[in-house]
Amino acid sequence: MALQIFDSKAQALRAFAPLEAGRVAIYVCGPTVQSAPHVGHLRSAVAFDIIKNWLTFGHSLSVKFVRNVTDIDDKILANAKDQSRDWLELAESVNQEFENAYSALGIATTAPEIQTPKATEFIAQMITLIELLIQRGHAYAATDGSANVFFDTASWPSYGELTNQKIENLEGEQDGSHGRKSPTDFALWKAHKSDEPDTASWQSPWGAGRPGWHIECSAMTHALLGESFDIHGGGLDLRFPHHENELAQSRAAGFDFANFWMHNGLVTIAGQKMSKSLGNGISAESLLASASASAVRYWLGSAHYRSTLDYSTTALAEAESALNRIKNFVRRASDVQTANGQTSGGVSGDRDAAEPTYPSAFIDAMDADFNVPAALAALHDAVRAGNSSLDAADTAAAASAAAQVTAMARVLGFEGALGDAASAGADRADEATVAKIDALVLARRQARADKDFALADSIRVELSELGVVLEDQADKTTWMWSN
RNA sequence: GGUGGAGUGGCUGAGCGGCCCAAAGCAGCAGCCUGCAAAGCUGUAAAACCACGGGUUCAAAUCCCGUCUCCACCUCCA
Repeated sequence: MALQIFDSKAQALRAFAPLEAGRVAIYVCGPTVQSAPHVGHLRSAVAFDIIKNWLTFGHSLSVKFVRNVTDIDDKILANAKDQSRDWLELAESVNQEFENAYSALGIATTAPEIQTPKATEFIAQMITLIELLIQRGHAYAATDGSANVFFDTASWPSYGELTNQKIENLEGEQDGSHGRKSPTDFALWKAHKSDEPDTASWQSPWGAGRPGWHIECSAMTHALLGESFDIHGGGLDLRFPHHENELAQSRAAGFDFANFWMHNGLVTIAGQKMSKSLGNGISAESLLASASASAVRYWLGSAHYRSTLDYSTTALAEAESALNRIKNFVRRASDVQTANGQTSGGVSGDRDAAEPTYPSAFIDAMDADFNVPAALAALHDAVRAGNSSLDAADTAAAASAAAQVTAMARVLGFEGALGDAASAGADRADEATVAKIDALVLARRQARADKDFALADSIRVELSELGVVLEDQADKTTWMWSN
């Protein structure tokens, strides 16, 4: 089955074919680094990370992935002013928080195929693009003599094509014209304001100022991916006006622009969108403090990327339990292999081994517009089958199931958690503690052999207080950390 | 007012004309395992009249019409 992707411009599923055979170029709108990352940012980043993984691993495409960082914007300047900080320093520090959150979740930010350009690095390209738009009759310098430059929506008949809006139904900018000809015209270049720092101002043919929000993406896609590229992604809330305006600008400049548009659904809390005004936002920091990173990743994938995802502590706990089931299987399979004298690396994915095979149900699910919940079902099916194989002492079948599970987990991005599980408890504590635990486990084993169950139970309690959980098996006892 | 999305078991959440008397997970139940637990595993077991009312069809959770409820966007937003 071929890969189908829901193109939100066409509002339909379309068969995906790269513009250039074997390669795929993706541009995703990243954050405006104005304040700390929240769960919504993470959802978007994880969704597109999984998409990237499937194109890479599942379709063997060479992926070029760009996720921009908006580091100059009204909010950044306003927040910096409120906090009496330098805006560049604020942007840099918030960006660092984003990168920390991304790396905690296993979202690559530095891999060779990934680029994370900043808006301020592309001012020159934006100016060139604005000049081109003026030349082509789709943009104009402000009518009030300021350095503002606007996109002329009236000059672009297909304006509104992305979100199916008729221009007469749009309200447009109501807070004064600033030299606009029409309320729906949007800023390409914003004149420098006297109360804004000089460092937030660049010279341009129209006077000192800074870029409007939308132009950066048009300029960066052009500079990094060319006049046309395969997929443009971002959060659903960016469809209008941001993506609509990007599309208008880029097309009006003569570029084909994105072949597919993909929008991820928003995260709600108790059914409501999280927002600063409601004060119900969940920061990345508190999210990652409340559950393991891999559980967060599992949870973020537990609803289809286009569906609304509702946050709750129960949902995270469920994700943790579900993930544990997967981890336990991989660990059991690994234990059996190790016991059989095989290399323990065999189960958890030998990189030199042949390309992993995915169950057909997993492939079908991922090819159906990246249906991760259905893909997780396929993964759990493999876990159940693998467990049955272990119970039946069919180690070959179990190893094969474990390899498949690991391969699927790699696509979904929580493969790391499986490795941890396979290596039991080490590296969470110093060697002395581990040695002590091992000694206690052995002592309890001896006590049980001696039928001194009172002693055995007291040792179990002692270990429990150290945060250690025991698992008695027929011929041995293994231990792991209790969470 | 305009544009789009959603309502599926106790919970999360797929499915979007026949393979659906509806996947998977969580919770629960039963069994296995165990000195007892915990953890783990298994399940020919149990649990959903797929918001409501009509209609189309040989066949509807899935298509059409109407109704109700909820959410998002309409120039700050992932």
